[in-house]
Amino acid sequence: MYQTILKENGLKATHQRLAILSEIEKYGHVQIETLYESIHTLYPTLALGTLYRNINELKEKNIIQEVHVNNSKVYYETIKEKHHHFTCKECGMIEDIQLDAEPIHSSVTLPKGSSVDRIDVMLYGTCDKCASH
Amino acid sequence: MYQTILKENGLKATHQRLAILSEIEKYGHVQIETLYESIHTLYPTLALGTLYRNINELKEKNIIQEVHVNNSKVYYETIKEKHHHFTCKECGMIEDIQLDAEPIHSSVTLPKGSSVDRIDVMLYGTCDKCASH
DNA sequence: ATAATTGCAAATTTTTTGCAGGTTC
DNA sequence: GAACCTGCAAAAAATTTGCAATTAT
Repeated sequence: MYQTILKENGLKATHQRLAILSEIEKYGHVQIETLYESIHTLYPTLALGTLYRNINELKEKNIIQEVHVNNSKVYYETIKEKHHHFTCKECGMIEDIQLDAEPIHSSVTLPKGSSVDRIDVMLYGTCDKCASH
Repeated sequence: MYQTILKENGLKATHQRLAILSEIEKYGHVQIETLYESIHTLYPTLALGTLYRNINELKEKNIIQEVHVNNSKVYYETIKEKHHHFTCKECGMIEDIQLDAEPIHSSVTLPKGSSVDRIDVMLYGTCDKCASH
């Protein structure tokens, strides 16, 4: 329930914020432009400035996060259970992937003294649809 | 030799391009602003527009690539042997890491019909210096 | 010689900000 | 009612573009 999450983070549960979060959720992974167009249909008065301000706040509070694919495209997703990503080089589709990164954690050699507490894996390839085009 | 790499990709080996590449190489991972300031000292006439145009061309030709860390910072690096990255959450330092992603490749379950041909791993943690601050 | 590239300036796009009025708790 | 948020408009920052002059091959 986003209402709760927002309050827990000291943010007021405004219509705009709830709309932003539920749209991001709906898309799964979405770029800011698409997000703006989409929310604008629901809330024609939503200002782009408000969207940017909220995206930044929600990032700071770790309610959403960025996903970067392929040299420069930035998507947003809500933060949920830990997962990784698969993206199709043809169509750009992004999908959440469940995988165990522990083998990497335990086998990697780091500079002495450093420690790792999070691993993000990005898989690039071709999706079903594009493979069979 | 960048002279050769550029020509192989149908690009002329201008002073500007060679300077851009050797500066990126020097830094390892660098943001466009730092890169501009740094090259500008060597070539005071280098136009920012030229830098952007070249960054884009070099990306298209796969001579350089972007590295994204921590919600929104973009760095550039030259493309060399396959590697992964470690970044320190405290100081933002980025380091190339050698690791074997094959265990992931062979254990991950993808949607039927999709295939993976590249895996990028990003490790987040704390570096030596910051750990012992 | 010629085709590509640069610098410069202007245009465009993206993101941030100030503030008065409105909303949430 | 107080603190927080929003919309709007303006400002700032980042990126792209057109073109005449220059440079690489």
